[in-house]
Amino acid sequence: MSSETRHNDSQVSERALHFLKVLVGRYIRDGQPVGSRTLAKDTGLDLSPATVRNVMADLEDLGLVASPHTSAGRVPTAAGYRLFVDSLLTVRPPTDDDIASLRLCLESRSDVKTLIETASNLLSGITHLAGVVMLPRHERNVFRQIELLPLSGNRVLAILVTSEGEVHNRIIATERRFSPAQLEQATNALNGLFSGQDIKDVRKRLLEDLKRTHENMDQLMMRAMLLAHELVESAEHKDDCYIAGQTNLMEFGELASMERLRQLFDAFYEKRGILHILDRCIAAEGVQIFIGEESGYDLLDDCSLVTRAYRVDDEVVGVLGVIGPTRMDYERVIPIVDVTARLLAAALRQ
Amino acid sequence: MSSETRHNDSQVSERALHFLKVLVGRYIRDGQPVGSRTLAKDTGLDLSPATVRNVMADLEDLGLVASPHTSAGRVPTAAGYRLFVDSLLTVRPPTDDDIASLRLCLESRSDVKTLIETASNLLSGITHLAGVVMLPRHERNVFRQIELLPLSGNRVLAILVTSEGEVHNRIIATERRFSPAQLEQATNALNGLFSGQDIKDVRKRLLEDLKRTHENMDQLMMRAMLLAHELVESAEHKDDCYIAGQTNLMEFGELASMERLRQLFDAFYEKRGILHILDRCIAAEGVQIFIGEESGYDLLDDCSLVTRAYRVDDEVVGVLGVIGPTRMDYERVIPIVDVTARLLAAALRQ
DNA sequence: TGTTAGCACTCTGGTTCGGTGAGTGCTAAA
DNA sequence: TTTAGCACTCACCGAACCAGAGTGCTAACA
Repeated sequence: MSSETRHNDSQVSERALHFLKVLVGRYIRDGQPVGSRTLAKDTGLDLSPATVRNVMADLEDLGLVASPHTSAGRVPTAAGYRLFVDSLLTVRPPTDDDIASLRLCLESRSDVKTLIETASNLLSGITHLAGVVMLPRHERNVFRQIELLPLSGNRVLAILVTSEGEVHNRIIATERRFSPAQLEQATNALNGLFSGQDIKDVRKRLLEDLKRTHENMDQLMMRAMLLAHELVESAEHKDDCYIAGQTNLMEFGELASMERLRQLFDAFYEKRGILHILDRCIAAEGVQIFIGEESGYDLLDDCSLVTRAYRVDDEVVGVLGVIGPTRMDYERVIPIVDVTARLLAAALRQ
Repeated sequence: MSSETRHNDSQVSERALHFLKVLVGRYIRDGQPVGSRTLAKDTGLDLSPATVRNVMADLEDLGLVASPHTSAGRVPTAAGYRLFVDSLLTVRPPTDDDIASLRLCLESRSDVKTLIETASNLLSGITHLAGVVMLPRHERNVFRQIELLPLSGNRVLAILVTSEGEVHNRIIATERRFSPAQLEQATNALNGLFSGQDIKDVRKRLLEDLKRTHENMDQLMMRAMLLAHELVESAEHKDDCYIAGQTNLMEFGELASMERLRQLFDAFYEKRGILHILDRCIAAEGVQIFIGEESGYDLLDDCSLVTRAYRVDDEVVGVLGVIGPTRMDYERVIPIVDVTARLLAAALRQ
């Protein structure tokens, strides 16, 4: 890594890096290509525009900046942002107001769903970007109790409660009708067998049992186990996330074409692609940043993601973050995502 | 009402009405003001543009059409659409394909939530507008069983199951810790008291009991009843709806300004306003149409709603429909909304 | 050798201008 | 009552144009 830095140093002078930093900051601020004159003023060093132009030419050769057309200023490229984010930026801690509202909204002991929604709304509200929070996923999730209740028709309502107080339920149509007594019997059997065990193990055992004792099990028990299996599956990968403030992205000129917005909103609606990216962050420590195409999701090509995993006692994990244009205020957004993740984790912990 | 019709007849000639119908149809088709020449051709009657112009002047005086500027054609006003919808349109039944996909997707016996989502997606997919489905609301909703489970900390998980197989659950922090045995006792007591009763009655009785026997009830029972009350409340007004295909509205030129879209999408996000409109349709028979400002919701001023209540055995009711620009293809959309409501009801009934 | 001034050049964005086409209202004739 | 004719009005389009911002290059300078 130090060789990497040296490599950079040899290619890009200290001064050029400083220019890049100022340029990125400026471009993030007002969204327009930055010309040599403006930059010359902004750097603080007393240099002429011509000198700046020379430096810019170098940076352009390195692929760190580009100009939209001949006589516009320069804008950072994805690589430029990357360098900026990796080694140039000086984060700006959230204002007291921001911290205060985060604390206030996330302190109260609400249920998980509300907390998730609040966090997402806070993220989008404070950053003026789109906020996204993935539902917490239990690493160790314990089967607590199952309940099978008869409904009208040949339908059965199955309810599964895990140790963390999550409730999963599903209605399933069975081939034949079971009496309440039969269902109660099955319920008791299942609870006796699995209560207190890890969900993953339960699933495994259910599958094995189903295969092995295929014939010599009475039909009810068989059916009940299938039911249980379905439920346990749904409890395991509860793939969902909550996105807020999509419309904030309409403010940004670079995304403001109808087609582009449509793609973007469709991506938000069909959350899978985004979930997939978030999934990759779940194991990472600290704030993760995907700039432009780095996310690997073409619909987010001119967007950046700033994410952070949150963890509760190493048992529950999730990811949250924001989505915005590549031109986002990283120095401000990063610490906000960071602290939101911490506070959400704390709120979930209690 | 017949006087209303006569009134109309006396003011607007049969021919003028026909012109209006053709004009509306044409404008709906390609979204541009219709001129006298085009209209003259389209009506079928062999008339000159000049004649048409005279008629249009009459229609304009009546406030049924307007021209965006001096030398554009005419477009229907809200009143024009209203007249069209009330007495001019000839509905076009859905294509076999549409019916087929509706049948296919709504036939399968899935759970309620999936059905709702499917219906909404179908509506938006087929009409190319935004689809909206309100969650079914049980008119008669019977308390079936409640379950109170201890969690870590002083928290209790309360689960309420209604006769229809709906599961409501909530985690509540209590002041002091209750043992599993205590909770089980409370559970049994509550179930004994309320099982099989209508939710509304349960709520009433809970409130009364809480007030009356305020002192001489042990703290646990008191707390449990409060819990139950909260749950029952949430079971009662489960105000939510599912909206799909918002982005379809971006295709329509008349809504395609950034501000306008932003308002619209924010309205979709913050569903309350829309729910409020849907609520008003819940008692109505058949398809209901709100044109432009008729909805009373300013954010939907240049939009129309086509809705229809669906009913299951007079016990469950909900509303579904589509939202689109006032310039929507009513003749096609109305029967689609109609049949979707019927099919959804049928799917929920089983 | 790095920096600067000067200059020619390029490209965008806004403005102006005239022409065209679609459409209107009005009047007078059929 | 309908129609033809006519003058008029706009929106839209493309051309021309200018101003402004910014560049690259070259040559001079410290």
